[in-house]
Amino acid sequence: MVKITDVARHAGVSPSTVSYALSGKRPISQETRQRVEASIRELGYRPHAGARALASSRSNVLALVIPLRTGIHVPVVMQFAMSVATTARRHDHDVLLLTQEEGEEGLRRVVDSALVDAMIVMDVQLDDPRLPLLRSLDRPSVLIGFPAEADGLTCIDLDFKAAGELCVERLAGLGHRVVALVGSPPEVYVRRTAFAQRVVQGFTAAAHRNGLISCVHPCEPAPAAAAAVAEQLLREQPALTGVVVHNEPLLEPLVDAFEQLGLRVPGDLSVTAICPDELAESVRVPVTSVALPAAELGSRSVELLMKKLGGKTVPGATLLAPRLTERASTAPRNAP
Amino acid sequence: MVKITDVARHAGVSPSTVSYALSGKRPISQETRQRVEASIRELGYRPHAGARALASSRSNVLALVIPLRTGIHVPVVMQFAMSVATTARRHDHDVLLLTQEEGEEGLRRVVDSALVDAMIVMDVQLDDPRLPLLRSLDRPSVLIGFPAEADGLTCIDLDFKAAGELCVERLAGLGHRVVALVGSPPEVYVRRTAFAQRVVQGFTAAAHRNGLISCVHPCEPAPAAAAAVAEQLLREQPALTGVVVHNEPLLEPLVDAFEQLGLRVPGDLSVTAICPDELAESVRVPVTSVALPAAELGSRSVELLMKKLGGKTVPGATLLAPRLTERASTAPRNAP
DNA sequence: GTGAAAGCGCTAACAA
DNA sequence: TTGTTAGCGCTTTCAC
Repeated sequence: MVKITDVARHAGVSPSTVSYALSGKRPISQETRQRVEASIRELGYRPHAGARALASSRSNVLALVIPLRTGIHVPVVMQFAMSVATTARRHDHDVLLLTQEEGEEGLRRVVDSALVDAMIVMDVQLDDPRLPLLRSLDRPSVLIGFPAEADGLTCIDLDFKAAGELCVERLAGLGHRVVALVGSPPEVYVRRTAFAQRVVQGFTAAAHRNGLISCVHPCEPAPAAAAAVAEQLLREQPALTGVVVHNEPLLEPLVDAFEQLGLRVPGDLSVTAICPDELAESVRVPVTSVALPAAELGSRSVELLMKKLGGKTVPGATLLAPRLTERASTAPRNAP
Repeated sequence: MVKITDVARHAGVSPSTVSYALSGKRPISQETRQRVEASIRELGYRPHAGARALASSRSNVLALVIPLRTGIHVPVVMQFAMSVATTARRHDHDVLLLTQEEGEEGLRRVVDSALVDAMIVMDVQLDDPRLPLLRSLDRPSVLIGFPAEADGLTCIDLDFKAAGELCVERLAGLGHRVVALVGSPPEVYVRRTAFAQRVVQGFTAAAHRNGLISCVHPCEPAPAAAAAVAEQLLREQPALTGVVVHNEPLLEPLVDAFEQLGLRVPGDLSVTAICPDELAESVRVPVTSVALPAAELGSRSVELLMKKLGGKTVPGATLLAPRLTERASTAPRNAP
């Protein structure tokens, strides 16, 4: 194994100079730096991660806590993880995979053993049991999602309120006057996460602002429920021409259900959704949607963490602006 | 931070005794061990990972190289990764996430810097560029999939040949006499991975053994191709009553296509597939299938790696026996 | 701008 | 069965 003393000898400098040349923590003359760099390359030197961590109390590793719960859209998690890994590498860090299952104990373990410098926690719940721990730990963390009480924490997520608004604005802009939100399952609104309520707020506010008639239907995520919801919606609001879907498993069956009730999408009914792009694209009638920006969430999380590790302060809350992609499921309202 | 000397003082023993009590690498008297354990608990001691790695040249971290390529079924990768992480923890190891993108350089980096002790490489190609490196590295690795030349490597995968056979045996057992394999896209057979060919071998051998009439159709993965294939199959083999599908994106559209050609599944046509269970279950007519045992592959990989790290020798090739799950898409052949 | 040297916290000889 | 101690390879004061 090549070590720093080997490089130092080869370059005719002291080990500390090699170290400083690598870290840039003190000025090195142009000439010395080049000799050192040449020696490093020539000898194929790679600093020993453990030794470095021991001496510097920095491991250059981030923990990423990944959810296992059902109801999570797997490709989104994957995309997020990949983005975190890629971005971390750009900042000279690696990523340690932690399962949700390991819980608070797992977080404490990797922090106390100095395995990681910081952590990213996905799938944060309203009353997440890990919150007190994360607050008390002396290592920085970033949460994906917003708990009920976010004081002293750094959180990031899609701006779901703005996403709900954006969907409605788009429908209103196309001339639709009666719109409905098919939302997440009822239990989501009660416990767990806040994003579902935020969508409702945005949807309702924007409908109001635009003078639309609107209604909200929380809905079980079972595809079987789709036909019932579609039928109920049309019964209650025969003039309905715009629908916002915030319920992944329901999207495809719902579009089918409307068509089977004799409504063309987008001819008679325009549909927008808040869901992963790939889902929106995979429906038979590709759906105009606000994307869940998994990759951006990933890279932004890492960047927040890097700032915190660098001693900078960062905003406690970061909301990503929604981005709507036009697809085949929306059209101007038919002339009456 | 609590360190080993703190624990030693508190327990009235030497640091080495604490270390040995933790590692079990030399006998400790019952009484001493209990005092040490009590002190550890009381002080909340956690060994410093870096210090440990430095002194023992073992990081207790495994690298997991995850593919990014399209055409990979994401939930399977995720399931595999989770299984690796969970199993690794049972062996007191952690998992470092590496993207395919990092390539050989990434593998070399984490090994040379002693960040990881061993690695698991997913999505291995027939002529994978990483093979020479993996062979030359002095750290053990396990590959998921079989390259063309596996000498000196440890590989594990589903036994795709047996999977092909199993599907045919099942159809034959139900009385079907004319069967077809709808396989992976042509290019898969040419380059990349070996599993597609293995399925064909198993399929053909079993058909032969059972005296069945059989044919093989490699097929583009585009759903649009489904109708064409279905139509062609029925034209060439009007007596066809059994189909094996080894092509994830085609499964659902193919079943649809057959039904639109007037064939009931399983009334007129029995369908089996080799694909992730969740895909098989999600089709309108749930499909009898041989599962891709992602979780088992994950845990078995880790166990192989642990054996290798322990100095034991392991088989170069491990083939997991296929497991067929009966679902709604298969039935006895209609009386003629 | 550079060097010398004292640790970082742990493991594993070696010694008893 | 237990203790003493010399490193593991690096970073970072302190000194020049």
